[in-house]
Amino acid sequence: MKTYPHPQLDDLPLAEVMQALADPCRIAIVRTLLEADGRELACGEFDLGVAKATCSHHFDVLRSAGIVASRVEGTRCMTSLRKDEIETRFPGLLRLVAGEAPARRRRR
Amino acid sequence: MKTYPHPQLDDLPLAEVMQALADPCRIAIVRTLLEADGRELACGEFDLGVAKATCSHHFDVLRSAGIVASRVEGTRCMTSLRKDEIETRFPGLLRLVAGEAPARRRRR
DNA sequence: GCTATTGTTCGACGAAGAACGAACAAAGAC
DNA sequence: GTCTTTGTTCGTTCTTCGTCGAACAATAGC
Repeated sequence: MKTYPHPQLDDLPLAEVMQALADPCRIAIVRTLLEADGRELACGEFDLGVAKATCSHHFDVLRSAGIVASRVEGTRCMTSLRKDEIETRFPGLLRLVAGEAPARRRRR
Repeated sequence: MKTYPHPQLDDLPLAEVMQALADPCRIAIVRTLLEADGRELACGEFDLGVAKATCSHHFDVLRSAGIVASRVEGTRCMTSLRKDEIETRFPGLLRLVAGEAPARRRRR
């Protein structure tokens, strides 16, 4: 059965984590996981509006940056937030992601 | 005399700030400014190991992301951290940048 | 066995980004 | 005035990134 690699957070450079969170799609994933409050979610449960392959890519980036953890369960890929580890290595980071001002006019 | 545009932090999307900090060179700039503790620094005072043009580009990115402010003084460009504003809009962000774990301990 | 479901991997594409040298601009120093 | 200093702008090159469709793999259910 397939497993995913998950890096240790200790050696992880800040720049890589920032890079991982520098995309609206991936921020949305982390927010959804924060709202899930510890529960695992399957990839399909995120409503991202992108193709499957793209979705898979974003989860890969988040995993490589140590932000989420995934495991296979049946035909699904259950993903959870590495909340405590992130809080230890990058205190305040998740609050930052959670706490953005509510949706207002967005420009690009 | 030339001036630089500086965005308001209120409307600034988190992704843009993350993107701006997703580069080792720019993280180094912010760290240097944090150590300068409020003092303005000229571009040339940062030792980044890149060409002038590249340096100018990085400052531009940080300005556009609302992280630093610059003004011209004589032939130099004095840059400072928008510390309080950042702390209000993105609480904890600067601590995150400042607080990365020091260079890895060697173990025998 | 066969089919449906769920993700992954591959290859491609265009857009964005980092880097550089060269030319330029503005102010100081002389 | 000329020269120096400091940084910006332009044009180019190369790399990385986000996106997609198509093909594939693994499991579940029949």
